[in-house]
Amino acid sequence: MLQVAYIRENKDFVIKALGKRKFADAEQVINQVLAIDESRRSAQQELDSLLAEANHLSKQIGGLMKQGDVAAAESIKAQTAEIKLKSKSLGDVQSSAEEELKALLYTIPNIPNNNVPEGASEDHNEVVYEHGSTPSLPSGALPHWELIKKYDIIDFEVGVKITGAGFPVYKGKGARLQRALVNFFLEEASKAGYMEVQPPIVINEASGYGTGQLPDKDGQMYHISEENFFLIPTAEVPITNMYRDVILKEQDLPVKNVGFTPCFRREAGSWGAHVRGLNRLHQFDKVEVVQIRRPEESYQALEEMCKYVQGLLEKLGLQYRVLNLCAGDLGFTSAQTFDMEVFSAAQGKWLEVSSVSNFETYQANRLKLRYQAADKKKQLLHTLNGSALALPRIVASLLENNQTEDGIVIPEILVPYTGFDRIN
RNA sequence: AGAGGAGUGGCAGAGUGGUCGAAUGCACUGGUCUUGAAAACCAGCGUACCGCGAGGUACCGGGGGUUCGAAUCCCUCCUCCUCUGCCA
Repeated sequence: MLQVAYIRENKDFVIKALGKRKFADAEQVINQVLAIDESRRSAQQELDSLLAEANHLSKQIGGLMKQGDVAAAESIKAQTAEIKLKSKSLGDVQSSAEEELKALLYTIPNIPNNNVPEGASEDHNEVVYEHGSTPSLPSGALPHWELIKKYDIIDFEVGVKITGAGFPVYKGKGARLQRALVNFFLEEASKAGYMEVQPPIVINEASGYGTGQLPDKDGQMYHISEENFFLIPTAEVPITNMYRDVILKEQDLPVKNVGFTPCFRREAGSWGAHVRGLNRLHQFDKVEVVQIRRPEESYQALEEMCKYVQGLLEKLGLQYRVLNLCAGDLGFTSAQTFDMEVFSAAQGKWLEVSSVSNFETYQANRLKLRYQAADKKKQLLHTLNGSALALPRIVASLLENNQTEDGIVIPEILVPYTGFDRIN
């Protein structure tokens, strides 16, 4: 979340920046934040001096008791009653103001970076790079949801039986292709200097707040009510939360982690006629890269991560484009995001396969993730992450783009991982 | 899951109601000494909030309570250790 001190000092800028991302009532909310902050601070000042007085009197009582002057001690004790009463109610005022402030700050999204294009919706995202050309498909080319039936490699119906819609079963070469891709992505990430981690895929509430899924996306995560746990929507959550309440040392930086996890999303309300096959699932696999950087180098890291993801797509021989998301389409916690979209030839549409974001200090502030600079000052770090990559849509586009009359050709780079070069 | 024990600063570890934000040791930082290093010695060394500042407040696993006053007493939750049970 945004820092109150920052809002206080840059009020007009913050309002303008939130307006850019079409955050409703930015001015009113910010004014409310500042008003609550003001009352919180004055309550604290009053409370602090009251407590100082009470502490002082208590020490006097202690001294008198030691000397055995009970009468004098009792008379001072009488004075403390009123102070106690006052400080109790003032403490309530202060802590409720603090809670109110926090609750309000939780509803305010991050400020978009300067280079984020204006725009209200995904229609205004800027295509900043395109690579590759559309493959020429054989006549009678099929979309992936037909191909998976034809080759019997992914079964949606049996998934429906086991769980419900959006939980497919990968079978035979379908399962092996997926595993191969995961291994390929993890190997590549290791080579690029990311340390592999295997985090829990179930998280507690504090972790949900730490990276900003809560309270913003409450209804989007599967909830385990018994324990008040959530299934992760992305490995970003457990991996980034490893660094909650951590003060890193200069030599620990930069942090570069990679993790493979299944991801779970309820996708409440986002199902439509255009969503078919692997395009949108409740459970899918994803390899995620996370970086923690010094503020001054985070945008360089963002670029590096984008290049890394692009490299993966190129190695797989996929046609893709890079979008600089406009302010209105930016995720709640992000300061800037680049989406990578792969062209799915048989569907004739672009599929988002990666989203690479810089959260600046937005998550770090919630996480209390800081580092100690050379000058001894503690400073919030910048967190970044990106999909590298999300599996189902990669599978979908590989199936569609590489279909031939003799089956689906596996990209050469994957063959050592799959152990076969064709699905037929 | 049941029984017992324990959670204190980067680490180790003292502290069971009063000047304790917390002894001591190690680690770390600066200095003296030294050709240099080590050793020794001296000094410093938690976090957050409020305040222009002086300074104040809070924090001894989390939350709540008793008390004029809580690291210390009570309740509750969490975590770890030991034993028993169960289980991939």
